[in-house]
Amino acid sequence: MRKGERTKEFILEQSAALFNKQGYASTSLSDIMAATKLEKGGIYNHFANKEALMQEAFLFAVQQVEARYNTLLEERRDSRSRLYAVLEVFKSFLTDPPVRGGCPMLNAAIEADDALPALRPSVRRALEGWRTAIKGILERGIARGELRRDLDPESFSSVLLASLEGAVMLSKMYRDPVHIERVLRFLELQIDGLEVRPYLYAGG
Amino acid sequence: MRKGERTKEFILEQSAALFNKQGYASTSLSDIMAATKLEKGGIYNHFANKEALMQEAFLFAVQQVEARYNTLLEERRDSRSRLYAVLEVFKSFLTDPPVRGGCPMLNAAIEADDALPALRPSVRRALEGWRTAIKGILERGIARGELRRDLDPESFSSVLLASLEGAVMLSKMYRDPVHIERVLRFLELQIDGLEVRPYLYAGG
DNA sequence: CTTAAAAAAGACCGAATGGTTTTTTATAAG
DNA sequence: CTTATAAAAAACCATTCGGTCTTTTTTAAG
Repeated sequence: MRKGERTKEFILEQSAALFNKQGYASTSLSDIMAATKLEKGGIYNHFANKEALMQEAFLFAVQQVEARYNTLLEERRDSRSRLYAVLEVFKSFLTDPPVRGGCPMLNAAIEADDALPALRPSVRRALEGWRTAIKGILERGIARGELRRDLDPESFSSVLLASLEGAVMLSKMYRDPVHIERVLRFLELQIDGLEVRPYLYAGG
Repeated sequence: MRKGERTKEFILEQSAALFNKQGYASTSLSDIMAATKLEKGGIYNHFANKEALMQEAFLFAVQQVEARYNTLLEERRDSRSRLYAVLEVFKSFLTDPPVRGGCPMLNAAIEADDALPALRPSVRRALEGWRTAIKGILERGIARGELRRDLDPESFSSVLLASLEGAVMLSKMYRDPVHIERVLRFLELQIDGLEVRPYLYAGG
């Protein structure tokens, strides 16, 4: 009984990486068989079908990202350093990804909206979770007097999430971290609230 | 001879929309056959194989987006309204898309980086084209004295492109234009350079 | 109207797909 | 050590995939 649970976890681990790298539709059972070194029977013993495996693998991936975030969040109490933790999570998608293949939510979001409608609710829930978390940091920051009152958490959380996801995409495509670094620097300045002009580089 | 060119264009038109909606790998020849109401022979008469069709369809999609941009650009001479034209193009991916299925570059970028390596160079070229265009607007704006000198075109072009692409993704997933509207409003304020504080809502 | 060439249809192919079922092997409790 | 059960393997299935090739139909020039 225990052996089964271990291999199930292993299958999720391997397939989550494959799905995130190659895409869900493009990843075949043969791919997963090769990665896990299991035969088809060994996989279908734990999952009803490919869709169930996709669902669980996506949730597994999201879980890994959240774990990373929670680790980074430790001992960070003031709003700004908490926001920095969010930035670091997204940067880590390129430098030291919790799951290979970039941001699981971004990847799944692109594929899910038309090709994999079954995955859409999960992806949406995951994205909303992140936005809500960011919004919460902003709200509490305002309540604590750490952040400006004229800041709108609802809007700024959208801006933060959007630019981070977009930056991950750019740096991934260019295979050059400079783009996410630029966006991170920009967002840091925004968060700091030190930089008041539209956009300044090199803290000029 | 002329008939063939027309149907080829028609195939590109239909398949570009399919690829953009469902993804390149997930769109089968049967899908394209159904959409074009052509048999396999009628399609392969114009394209060597599926990969060639994908390549040409992607370029076709990018071309449609650029055409939209050029139309919006007409009679816009000052830097700010030119930047607004860029914003409008990305907003149009949701409201009145040049090609169904969202931003062709974003969609292809996610899929191309691991699953479709053959498409990567084209996607990269298309993205770089947009970033270069934005950078050019910024540089000329500075040269003309319309934009601040302490603005860094290299960085801000990355920021603009990233946040726009991310916003398209968010609004597409949520099926709610509010996210891209928030990002657009934010970017407008950044571009205007009227808003000096980190982030203000409702022009407060 | 004829006819050569272009365009499209349609039959065909091997390989790979997701999925099912049966059989074998490994596990762990008694 | 035995044995019921869980786990994995392996054979099997229908379907779909991209692709090829041959045949038919359409086009447009003479």
